[in-house]
Amino acid sequence: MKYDFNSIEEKWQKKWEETGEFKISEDTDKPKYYALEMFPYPSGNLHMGHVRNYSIGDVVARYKKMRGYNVLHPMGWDSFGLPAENAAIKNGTPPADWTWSNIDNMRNQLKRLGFSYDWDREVATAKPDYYKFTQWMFLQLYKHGLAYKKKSYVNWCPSCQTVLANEQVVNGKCERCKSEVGKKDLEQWFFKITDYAQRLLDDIDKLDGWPDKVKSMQTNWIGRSEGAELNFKVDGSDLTLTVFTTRPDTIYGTSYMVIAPEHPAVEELISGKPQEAECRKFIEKVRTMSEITRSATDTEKEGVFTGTYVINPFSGEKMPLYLANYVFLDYGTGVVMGVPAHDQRDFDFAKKYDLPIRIVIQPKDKEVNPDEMTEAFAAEGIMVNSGPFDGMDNKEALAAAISYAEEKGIGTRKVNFRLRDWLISRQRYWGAPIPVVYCEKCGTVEIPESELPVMLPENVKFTGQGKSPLSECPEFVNTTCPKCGGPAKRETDTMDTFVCSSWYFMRYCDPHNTEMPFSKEKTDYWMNVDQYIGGVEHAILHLLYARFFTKALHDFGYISCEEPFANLLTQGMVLKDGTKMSKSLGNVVSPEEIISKYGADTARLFIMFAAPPERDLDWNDTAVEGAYRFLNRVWRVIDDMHKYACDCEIDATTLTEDDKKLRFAVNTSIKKVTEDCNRFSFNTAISSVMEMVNAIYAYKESVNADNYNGACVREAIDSLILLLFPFVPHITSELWELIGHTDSISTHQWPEYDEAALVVNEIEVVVQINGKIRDKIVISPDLSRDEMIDVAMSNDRIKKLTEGKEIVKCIAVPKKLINIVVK
RNA sequence: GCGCCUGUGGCGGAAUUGGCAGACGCGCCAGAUUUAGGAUCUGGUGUCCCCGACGUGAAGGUUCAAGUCCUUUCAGGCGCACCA
Repeated sequence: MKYDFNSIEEKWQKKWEETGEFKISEDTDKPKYYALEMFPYPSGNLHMGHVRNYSIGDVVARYKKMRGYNVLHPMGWDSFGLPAENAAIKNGTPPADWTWSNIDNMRNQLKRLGFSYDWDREVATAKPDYYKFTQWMFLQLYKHGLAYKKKSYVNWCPSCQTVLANEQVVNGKCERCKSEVGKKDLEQWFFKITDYAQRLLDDIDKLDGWPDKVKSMQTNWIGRSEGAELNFKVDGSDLTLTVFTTRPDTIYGTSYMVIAPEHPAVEELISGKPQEAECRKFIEKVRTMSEITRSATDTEKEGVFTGTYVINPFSGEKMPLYLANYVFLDYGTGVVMGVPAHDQRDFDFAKKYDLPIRIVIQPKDKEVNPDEMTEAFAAEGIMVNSGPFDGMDNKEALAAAISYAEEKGIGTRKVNFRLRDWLISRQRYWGAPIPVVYCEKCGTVEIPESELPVMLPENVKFTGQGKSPLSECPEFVNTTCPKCGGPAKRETDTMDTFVCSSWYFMRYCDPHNTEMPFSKEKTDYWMNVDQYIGGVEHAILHLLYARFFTKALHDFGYISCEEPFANLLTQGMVLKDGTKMSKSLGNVVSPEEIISKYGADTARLFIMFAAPPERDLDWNDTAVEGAYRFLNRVWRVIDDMHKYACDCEIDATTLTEDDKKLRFAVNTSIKKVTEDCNRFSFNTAISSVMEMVNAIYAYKESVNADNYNGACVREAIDSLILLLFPFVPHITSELWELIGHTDSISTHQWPEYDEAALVVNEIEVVVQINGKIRDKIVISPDLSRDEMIDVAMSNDRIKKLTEGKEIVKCIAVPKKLINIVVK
């Protein structure tokens, strides 16, 4: 019989669907395991990256199930987003129709790959029964003061007439139309993620199962820095300017101050000054400078004197205040103290504008002189020219300066974060509407939970011009105030799709709940996610937002866990010829093509075998053939041998050398595959199964069929099928049935290895002289160190090589080697 | 500039705790089978000056022993970045 993957895969996929093989519910008799892969955006077709992501997840889920876990393994659709609207503008297809048909298509493709999802738990973020609760999430955050509206500079694409998320701005240009993105001042909704900055940072330490790379990326993104805010009085004015600095120890080295040109105090500071015209010209210049050029490190530092002086609160000294392009309003306070001697940027600026360079820290081993400096001295040293701090170590002075400032009321200790609040407003149609109205009498009023969802209207037009389709839909906009019943207008912005994806993993626990997003009982059983798998491109945004949501929902009392994902695996990319697969390069390998040529099992096997999951995988057509060849090899050997299998017990006393060899290979593989699956080393797990198959072939080659040990054959072929099942479920299900089993393989127990089969009475160990291999000897594995050395020393070759030399020492490692050190 | 990751045969990769470098697969070579090709099975396959020496990006070091630990350095990738 030939391996006919087409009919086999069709047969089993149908069967799994009919019998509800993957339906799962809470079961307190078993330990739970929540295996989750990042849900896809329904773009229309699966690509190889999806196949890899979901193959890894499916192996994990199926393996854990065989190990006795109650496994939750769901799938869904991150189905709101801009591409659906773009398709509507281009082809006139309503975003909903486009989305649902893409989902149908991709769901079929996933089924064609045989993934073990509980499809009864499928979620789609664009469905009213889901986005109802996305809106509910907004209301909870709003009620707890974590959602607010404020005016803000946002990315604005002038040709698309919409705001863009940061992630939609690629190198300062709109990802869709490639026009330069500007800034616009707009009223926008924000989530106050900054309230959680410290906890999000602290708890990174608890994420033992996360890659260091992702943890360090999140740490950098949150960007905590410790320092102080110091208040500087403006000379001849009531104004006070506050600076944030991480180096209050260098306060006496300050020789000038810089304020961001867009700082609100600038107007008052420059008006009426002789330098006013020059300042205005400079402000205009900075304003028209693109974001990219302005924030580039190599952009030359430029500034202009404001005509104003500020007073150093420590020394009382008067210092000039400059406007400069290297200070930004959105970090710290937008005002910086210039310490040229100890900060490179300030050094460059001071050199250009001929400002004094004053050294206040001297290195311990040499003397620095301001006239000879070619760069700032930013390292540690001893304080000089610093009033009360002279002679202190600068670290000591840093703490002393803060205490001094707090005592005198001229400053405070301050922790600053790089993390900004999360802008969630989008002037787009295909998203979850923000559930608030604006009433003339009551102001901003939230929609009561009982009235959710705020439905997206369907009778809207997509022109790609003008405002968002929602704001041009009067039936949607005009409503009544839930508080006073008077006329009100709906918020026409929708939520960032990252809001939808910040809680979907909780919805899977209780997907049909109509009252609440999920019950505490269900999330208490399933959460947190034991293994999360997805691309590293989500390392910051999605994973940080999901962590924030989990903490907020925990604080509101809706969920018990504080971290959503216990373990995270970031799988590598699928490459072709060393580069990313892309349409423009024409190097895309379509999953459908591979499946129709070799079947889903081959596609899955190749992907799992070709590289470790976290590393990039270079697609190789001939290696895919190799995977296909291997499955055929497995098929043939089982088809040939299963008739010799017998259900009797293995009788250790009657085993031949060949039987023992076979059993050794089989049990070694069981042990190795188990260990490898536990540490997600799937490529080596498969290679171990390959070795096992080679051993079965060797047995077949050297033993006459009449002399096969039926019990050993049974052990070998059963184990082989079971070990391969998580990787290639179709062929193994078919083989399992073919060899006469009637139970379902997917709930069958994972094989256990027999310790007795791994016992050997002879092993080969290496004999080294001065660390170089000189011979190999066969000994009993039980020999002690001394006995091993005795055997080695009596070896002829070793005797000859050590003759006449002084033996310094002998090291023996049981079961491994002997090293004789000679002089 | 700061942080993180990766460098091993012709190729993908293995070596989990410092203990035989190159498992397994691809490719290649040979044999068997076959009219032939394909498929299949078996064997071989790091390099060289081939009974020996060399060999894990490079250079040092620790150790009886280093792909693995330490120091310096080079190359590639990713993230953040005039962050005060």
